Amino acid sequence: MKSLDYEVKGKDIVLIQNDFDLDETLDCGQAFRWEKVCGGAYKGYALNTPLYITAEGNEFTFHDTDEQTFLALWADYLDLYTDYGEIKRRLSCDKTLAAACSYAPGIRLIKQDKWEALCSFIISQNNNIPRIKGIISRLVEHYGCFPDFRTLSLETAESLGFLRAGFRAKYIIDAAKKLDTNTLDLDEICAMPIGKAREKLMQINGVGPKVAECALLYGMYRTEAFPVDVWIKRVMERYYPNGLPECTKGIEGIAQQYLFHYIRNLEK
DNA sequence: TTCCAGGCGTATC
DNA sequence: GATACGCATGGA
Repeated sequence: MKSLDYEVKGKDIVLIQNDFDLDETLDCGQAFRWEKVCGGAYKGYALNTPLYITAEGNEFTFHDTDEQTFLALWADYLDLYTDYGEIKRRLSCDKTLAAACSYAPGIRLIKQDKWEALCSFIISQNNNIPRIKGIISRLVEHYGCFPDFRTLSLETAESLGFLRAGFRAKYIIDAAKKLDTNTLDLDEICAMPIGKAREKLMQINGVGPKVAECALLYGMYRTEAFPVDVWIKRVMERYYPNGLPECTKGIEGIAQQYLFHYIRNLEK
């Protein structure tokens, strides 16, 4: 576990941090509630806690927060206690991954709230990133916060019409209901062996292998989870027809982050 | 206009 | 178990 190099400056926290880039981490399709504002800064939320963050080189300012919130919430959310330099050195044994890591060396895995991640990736299916962001922004605007599953379990596909989420609305409701009735429990799923956890998540209507994998990786920090979407499918066909290299073992999900960003921008 | 997007459920074989 | 198709919506 890495110690952090930071200091409190009035109402701000100033952090010196390597292997971290705001665009690469907050705008790479893993979290959908961060908005780029002027000067390369970002505004966003971890569940219902807001943050305004600015950067100059490797110096990051967490505005208008306190040390307790920074250490307990933001440092964990941005996975700052993990050494991504070490992770990149390990992944760089493989040629393609070495290229992907140096293409976007400031990617970090965001450790999101379990429910927020599950809900977000249900919405993500057969959808594009700008539109996913739009649906989630209408969701939080409507409720004034990210609604908990109890709140959404009281809705219907029709009453969620304002989301314009299409066929996904009924899936959100099924997830909310299964959690609200305690048919499923995300804390329990989080503690399960990954096979069992996948199986449980896929009991939700609208949650298949890809969404389950995303819920595990982004919401439960299961770094061995490996979501395969259309982009990663292309990566696998082109570079890894015989499967992932050995150096990814246990951190397949983090490798996937670098590869996803790499292939998407390569083809633009 | 048509195609596609961080897929999944269902029908059919 | 594999494969084909429909699904809501909106940007390119």
